[in-house]
Amino acid sequence: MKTTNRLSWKYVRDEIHHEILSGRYGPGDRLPRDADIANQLNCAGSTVQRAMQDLSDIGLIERRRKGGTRVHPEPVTRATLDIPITRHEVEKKGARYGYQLIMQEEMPAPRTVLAAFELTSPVSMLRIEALHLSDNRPYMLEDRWVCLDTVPEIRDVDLKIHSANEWLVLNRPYTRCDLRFYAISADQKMSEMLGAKTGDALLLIERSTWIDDAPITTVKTITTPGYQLLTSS
Amino acid sequence: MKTTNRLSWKYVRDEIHHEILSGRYGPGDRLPRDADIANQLNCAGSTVQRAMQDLSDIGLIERRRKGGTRVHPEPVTRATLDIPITRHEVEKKGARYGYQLIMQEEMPAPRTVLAAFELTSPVSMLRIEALHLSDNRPYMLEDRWVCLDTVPEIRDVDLKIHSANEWLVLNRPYTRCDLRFYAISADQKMSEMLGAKTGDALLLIERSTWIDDAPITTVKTITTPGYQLLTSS
DNA sequence: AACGGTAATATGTAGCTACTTAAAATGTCA
DNA sequence: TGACATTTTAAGTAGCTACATATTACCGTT
Repeated sequence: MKTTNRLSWKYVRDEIHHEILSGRYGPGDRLPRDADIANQLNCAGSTVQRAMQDLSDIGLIERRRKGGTRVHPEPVTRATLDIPITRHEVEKKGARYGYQLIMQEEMPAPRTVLAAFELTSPVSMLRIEALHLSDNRPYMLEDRWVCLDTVPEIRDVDLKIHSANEWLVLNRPYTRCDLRFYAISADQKMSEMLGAKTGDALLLIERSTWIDDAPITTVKTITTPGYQLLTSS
Repeated sequence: MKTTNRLSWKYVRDEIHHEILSGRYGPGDRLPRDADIANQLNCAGSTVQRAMQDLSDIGLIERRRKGGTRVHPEPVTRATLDIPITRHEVEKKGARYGYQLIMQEEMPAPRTVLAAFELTSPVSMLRIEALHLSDNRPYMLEDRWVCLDTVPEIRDVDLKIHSANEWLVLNRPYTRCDLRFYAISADQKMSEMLGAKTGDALLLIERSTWIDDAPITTVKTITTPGYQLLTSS
């Protein structure tokens, strides 16, 4: 009387993963065909397929039609980052969220902004500066450009009340998002705004979003000293 | 005479994605059951399942048994980062990679390191400082601790020749990896090593890896001024 | 109204088949 | 030998069925 002998694809995945961990297969080595593994583990080919897909997503293996499956020759550390809406981030820490619009002005986009969007011809954009607060203390400084061709409705939003960050994420889902992270020294204006000292090292998150090739917005998020970005889970 | 009328799961995924993009379903809204969508689009339920799974992985929707599918109420920007082996990173830029061991010493792990591994009892670790070079110029400073209980073989590796970064990634696959990113101001020692000015803002990448709850290594990667970390594709 | 057990239900998983597609291997001809 | 067409192969996709599992919803009892 056999109980469920079915193997979950996660089990199969971990089995193969362990084979790689154990050194049985090293970087660049070719793994057996799906069918053979299925046979050996006595499970369906589709189960192996699912397991392999997952390992491939993680970046551990490479799969090519006809070429078979092999351990990734140049292992990478692949991580997933979740960047929430700033208000949610603050509230999750149990603090009270606050928001201040600093300035808002319609003007032609400077070259650096056009470059971020891979554009060549000049376009008119809405420039927004705003400060996010946590328990009345500065938390993040936001330096944003919104493409008015793509998002003309932003003109009708009262940005003194609604943060552009939140309005855009809720109302303008994107199909492409580029992120970059780097460090800068706080200049005098930043340090005043953020309550930091001039020269403090700040983590900066730059994010540009598109919807089907049409630029939506690009933001420089300037964090307060000591801010850390963590991988999810 | 109909050609292939089969819908790919990616098509179905994009179809649903567009429904959300269009505002037809907003954050928190419930989507129709898989079966209904399958019916409406005239495809198999398994195709819808695959499409939905993908949207769920992206973080766009939430799925619960019996509860159904709904648009994620707190949208997040989910991004994937690939952190390659430093040598590969340098060589991909067309530069010549170099490596210098600065120091290597066996010693009890300090409290900060134990904390990174969520350990309480003291353990002996190998501390390594090394410099990665790109075309003979400093590229990254590496400050690493390796758990000798988990990886005793590291004692037999000649770290003057082989970078611990590369040896570990190739020989010690991990099952868990925590990352954190933040900015620091270069102190005098760092700036000397990296050829930077004291006080320069530097991006720091901290990475800790485990294999099945056993700590492997934790490393602080201190980058040179201007270094940027980008999302993959 | 509160509690607890049961039924209903939507998603999740495994297995099978048939077919498609990309790419490697092989063969053919100049 | 090299260029090009053909075959072969291994992964990828779509569809189906059957069943598992997690929750919600419902109903009856106290």
